[in-house]
Amino acid sequence: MDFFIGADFLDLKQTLFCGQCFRFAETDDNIFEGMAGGRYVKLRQEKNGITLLDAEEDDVRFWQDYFDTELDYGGLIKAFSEDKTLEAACRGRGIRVLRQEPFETLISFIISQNNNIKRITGIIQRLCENFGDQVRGGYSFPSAEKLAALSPDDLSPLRSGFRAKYIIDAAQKVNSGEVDFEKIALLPDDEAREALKVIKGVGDKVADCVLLFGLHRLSAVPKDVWIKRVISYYYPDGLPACVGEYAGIAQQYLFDFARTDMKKELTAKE
DNA sequence: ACCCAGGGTAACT
DNA sequence: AGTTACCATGGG
Repeated sequence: MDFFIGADFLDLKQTLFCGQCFRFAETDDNIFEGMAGGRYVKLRQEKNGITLLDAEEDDVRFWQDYFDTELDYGGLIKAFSEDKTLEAACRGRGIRVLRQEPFETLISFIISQNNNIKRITGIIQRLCENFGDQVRGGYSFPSAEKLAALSPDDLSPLRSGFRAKYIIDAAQKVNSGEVDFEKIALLPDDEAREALKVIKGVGDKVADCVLLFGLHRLSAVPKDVWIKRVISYYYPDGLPACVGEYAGIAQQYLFDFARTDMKKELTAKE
């Protein structure tokens, strides 16, 4: 069966390929296939939402949640647009901050360090093929328990380089409970960030990615090279007040804006 | 051959 | 507290 999910400001291509998740592919015009939460999905972009193709009834709630359909992005974009730069960044864009699994997000952004989106996607694909479970449509993301039993050498098929030891350390600390996402979710931003940084290879930026993309902490702003460029160029005194509690969402629009529309300007002489 | 990629660590001032 | 070489790998 097909199921329609209504949602404004949801552009699948932008949302799935803007560097917040790494497990989707465009397999035909306006058709996207991918995995999240151990589930395979095939999606079609619609005018005011998306259609789940050949799906089950109980998939609907999962994907509604995944695409954060409860949150009023139109209202947010309207508020952001009080600022001229953000108005330009939001124009024509429909990026939603997905509700991803914390562990998958943690490992994915450990892999992201000093790396590019294309290769990140490949490493994660090999991670799932080698250590995840085969399900309809692909492979699930491996559990912390599964990865915690491995050594960095066991990850050599991934060709993840120096990050292999970080992946294992993260899996072991999550598996042992030393890093507990449910507890971290209750902490204020700075304490939550520090709690994640006990993992080798996790610094401020990766921690903020876990908070924003994995725990839906919309106030978290990962400071990658592009956002640093945007801030120094447009906002030397910080993001404008109109972002409110949603600086993380504004950040995601600015990130895509910087990379796709402002690359020349922002990388000129730095 | 060189530079960069959704950074972090360790070893320096 | 603030800088800097180095970290594996692959693509431009």
